Amino acid sequence: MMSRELVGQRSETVRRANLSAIVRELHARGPLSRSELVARTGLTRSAIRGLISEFVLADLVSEERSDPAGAPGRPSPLVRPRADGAVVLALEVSVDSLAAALVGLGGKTLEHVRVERPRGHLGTDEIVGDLRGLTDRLRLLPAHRDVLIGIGIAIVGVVRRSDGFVKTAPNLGWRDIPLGDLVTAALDLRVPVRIANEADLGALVELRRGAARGGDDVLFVQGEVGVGGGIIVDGQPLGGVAGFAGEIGHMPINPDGLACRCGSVGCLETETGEGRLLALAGQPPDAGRDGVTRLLAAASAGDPVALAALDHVGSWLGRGIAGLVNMLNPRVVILGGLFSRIHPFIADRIESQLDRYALAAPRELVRVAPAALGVDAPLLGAAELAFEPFLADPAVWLGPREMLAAAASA
Amino acid sequence: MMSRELVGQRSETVRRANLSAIVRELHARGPLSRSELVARTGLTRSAIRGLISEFVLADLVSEERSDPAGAPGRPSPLVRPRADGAVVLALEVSVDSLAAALVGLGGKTLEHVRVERPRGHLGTDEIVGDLRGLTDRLRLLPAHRDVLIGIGIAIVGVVRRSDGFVKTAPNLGWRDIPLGDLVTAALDLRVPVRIANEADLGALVELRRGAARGGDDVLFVQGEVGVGGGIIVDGQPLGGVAGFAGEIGHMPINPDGLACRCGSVGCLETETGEGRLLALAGQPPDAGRDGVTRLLAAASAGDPVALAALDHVGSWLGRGIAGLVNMLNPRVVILGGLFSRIHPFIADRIESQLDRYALAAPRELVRVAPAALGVDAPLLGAAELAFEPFLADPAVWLGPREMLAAAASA
DNA sequence: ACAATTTCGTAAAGAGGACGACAAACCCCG
DNA sequence: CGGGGTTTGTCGTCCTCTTTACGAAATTGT
Repeated sequence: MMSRELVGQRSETVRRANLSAIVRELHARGPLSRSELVARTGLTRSAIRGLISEFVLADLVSEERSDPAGAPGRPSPLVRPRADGAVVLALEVSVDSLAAALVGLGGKTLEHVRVERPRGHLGTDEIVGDLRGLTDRLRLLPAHRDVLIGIGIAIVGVVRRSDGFVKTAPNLGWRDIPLGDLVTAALDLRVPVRIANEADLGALVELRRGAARGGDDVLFVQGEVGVGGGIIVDGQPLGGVAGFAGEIGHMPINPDGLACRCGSVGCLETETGEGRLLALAGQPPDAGRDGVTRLLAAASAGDPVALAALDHVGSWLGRGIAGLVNMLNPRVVILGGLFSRIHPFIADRIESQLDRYALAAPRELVRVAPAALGVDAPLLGAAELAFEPFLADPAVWLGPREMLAAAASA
Repeated sequence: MMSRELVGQRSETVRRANLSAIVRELHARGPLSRSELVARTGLTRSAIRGLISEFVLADLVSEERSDPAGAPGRPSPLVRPRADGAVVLALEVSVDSLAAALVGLGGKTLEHVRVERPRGHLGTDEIVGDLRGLTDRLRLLPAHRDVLIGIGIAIVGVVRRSDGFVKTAPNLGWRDIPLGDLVTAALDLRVPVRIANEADLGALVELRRGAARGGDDVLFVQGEVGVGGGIIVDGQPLGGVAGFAGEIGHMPINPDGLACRCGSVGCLETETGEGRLLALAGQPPDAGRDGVTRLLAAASAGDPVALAALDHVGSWLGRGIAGLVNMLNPRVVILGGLFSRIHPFIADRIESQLDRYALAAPRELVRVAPAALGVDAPLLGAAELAFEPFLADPAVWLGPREMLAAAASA
């Protein structure tokens, strides 16, 4: 708004882009030999050498002799991203739990804590305090503190991407909360904080390290109390004009459906959310995670009521996904959260609904799979989110340390 | 599949990117002074000078003394994209008509022909022959032929983006047609051919030159016999894994709805397509464009049946758009084709449906507007599509002419 | 065990391209 | 008509990758 994006490039831009390409490959794929990096980037050996040596100097990667595994010729040293060379703090505010993790470059989880939390509305002070408590329980060594490059937060709610402003979080009873600022103040860690919706982050990490690995177009459908979605197009998360995109739970799908808490009627969420599933199975809608566990046990035992409830959810979910497949033409649809748990019972139903309601062309190309990273997907996605600025321009972190503070304030 | 994308950059990449940035600005905004280009790109005067002079040498732009209009200081020469320096051939295969145009750099339409065509299924030979006839009717001067850099085609159907393969075109009765190859063979113009869906191209041109100008996130909703959609995210058309994305017409929206020709039930198209509108107004569903004209006349005269029919379409369309707004968080929704014609009668209805069914956060940010470029939007979008490779890497066209042939075959 | 082959790392020279500083050109204003 | 301000043109400098040549380290063959 205030200033048009400057698109001009200079020699330095090239270096930055190449550094970024290298560290992205290492972060995503793990250790690679120098010659593999040459092949992957298309740069020459000389160029790779110079760029790698800069990372080595900054203690971000280490080089070691690779296993001389049968191949002729001089072996290429293995370049390994150092998990203790750059770390991020990942936080998650979910429906049933809070979590924190320390994740190193390359994606290794160094520390991990998750605690249950009671459902229902909680004040921001309380949540932020709990997050601080969780963070304190991580063994945050001074060495880690020195190389902390960012904080990522996954939250059940609608988040403005630019500044981490939480527009609404119905499960928490929040509206218009500047969560980024609150967390920054509470944690006293002078690094950038980035916040996004749980489903968006689930999509991100499933793309990078999970069931959608290697693909570029992913739809992540997260079921909890609500139903959320994360959309990735050409490898980039779809944010929309303010980062609100992905709210597939409130796609109108059944005009004769029930009233939704969003004010609308017959949303996908009212037909497929946890509350509806439990109610159809004859349980109280707020029976929560344990209720679902009981329902799954009943279904496994062949209980017709439970199976019918699952079938209802699978049918409507399949129908909703069919519309999304027509619209977005994804390579893979990933079911997370609740939908991941009930996947064995609804998989066939979803496939048959796709056959029926989706157009042939996109339908042939799409695959439906449960989340590979389970409940931690959003948390790990928050870590990826926090790494993103570093991966996009590692040059900032290679220079003198003062630049980090400058980047934090920007 | 066969080769991983090579991400390494070199000095030459910088030049290419900068040339691209300059020609993009000129194509999108028209003539700009050199100093404006300096401001827009962030490059230095020296760099701009060198890059511009290359374009001048290739006759792609001309420099002229600018009007000394009040500003102090030495006047900056005006850099004008030359409409006769690079041209594209745009073709359109629509429901009711065929069209061809010759469009020059900067977006100026040099030649333009549109002919009605009878609805119904037509063989590919016939359509391709007609396109050739239309092209012949354009005054394609030898000078134009020499600077022709591409052909773009807009078609009512589902198109694989990579190679212009038409998967299905229900209005034409086509399945699996290699239209790109057919047109290349028929026209004997040795330039690349790119093909896309009408709505996608409508979205593209409305973004660049129409009602969505300046925005980055656009949803184009095209109504004809069918209902199509074009989605633009962060300035880039959303294609999905094979370019099939955008088929919003077959989003399931009413489980109690009518059977759709796609095999599904209760698609958005069955509630809002031209056939349904006409049927509700008591006309034969195939009354076509003229039928709509009569309907609009009746509605203007206050005919309650016509108004009710429009209200039905507006209601369902608004409901469908609400879901899309939740999901995509666009800045602007543009109504094209049929929906553009009936916009005055359904605008209020759509707004009220958005208030009711869309989430507050994205709803506040979105604006609904009729297409500014009318029926020619897809045709002009096809021109933009054809320009795209040139805009992305103009360096290819600055070198010796042989490179063009190489690019065509690649 | 030793040479041939293959693959890789290192270093110096070369090339592409933008930046920066200077002087000249040009316009407005008083 | 002259001063101030802005822009252009030119040339030298800097940055970064590529090219080329050579030495090092491993496998294969005899």
